Amino acid sequence: MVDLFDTEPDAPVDLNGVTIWSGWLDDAAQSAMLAELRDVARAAPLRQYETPGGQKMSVRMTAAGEVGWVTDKAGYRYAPCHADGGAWPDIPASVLAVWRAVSGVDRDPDSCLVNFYGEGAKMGLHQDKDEADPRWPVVSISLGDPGLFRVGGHSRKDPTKSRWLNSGDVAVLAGEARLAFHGIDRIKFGEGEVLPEGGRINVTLRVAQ
DNA sequence: AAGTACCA
DNA sequence: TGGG
Repeated sequence: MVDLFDTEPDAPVDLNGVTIWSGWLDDAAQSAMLAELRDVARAAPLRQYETPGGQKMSVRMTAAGEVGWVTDKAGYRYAPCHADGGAWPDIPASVLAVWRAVSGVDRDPDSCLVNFYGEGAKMGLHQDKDEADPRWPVVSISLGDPGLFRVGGHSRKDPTKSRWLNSGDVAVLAGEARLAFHGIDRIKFGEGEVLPEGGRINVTLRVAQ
């Protein structure tokens, strides 16, 4: 019999091989994570990077862990220090806990990217392929306003599928989908309830080195 | 090269 | 709004 008041987590959804857990984090877990992410941004301020082609990205980024992803005219890379010259802060415990629960591997990540999407921010279709060994999964956590996530295949021209990611959702890029092209087409600025000022935060965990 | 645009 |  179906229990309409069942409180079990939702079953995961598959989007072109990416596993999406809707509502993985409850309100309390999201608040606790946000508090830790604010500390990360205090230690390593959010900044807008430039693509190798010289165009400014709309998303503001920072990172935690041994290395953080950066880009400028010299290219995409993982760097051991942030723009102010200091080491990146530690990966927050609440974020590590999500990795341990969903990654399916017994090695911890060495990099945690924190991306902030303000009004109008988006991220074009791309592959995460700057890591030394792409066989390790990537785990993505969404907080704040909804974001329209699009996933394709290994070629930029492969067909894509889209789905709205909401605050508390967790996505895992593993196996065949680890190198899938993906991006965020738009956000619903101000629609979320977790960030009072509006905007979307995406946290991604990787084994980069 | 993680950019912008546009279409129905 | 959803798509590509």
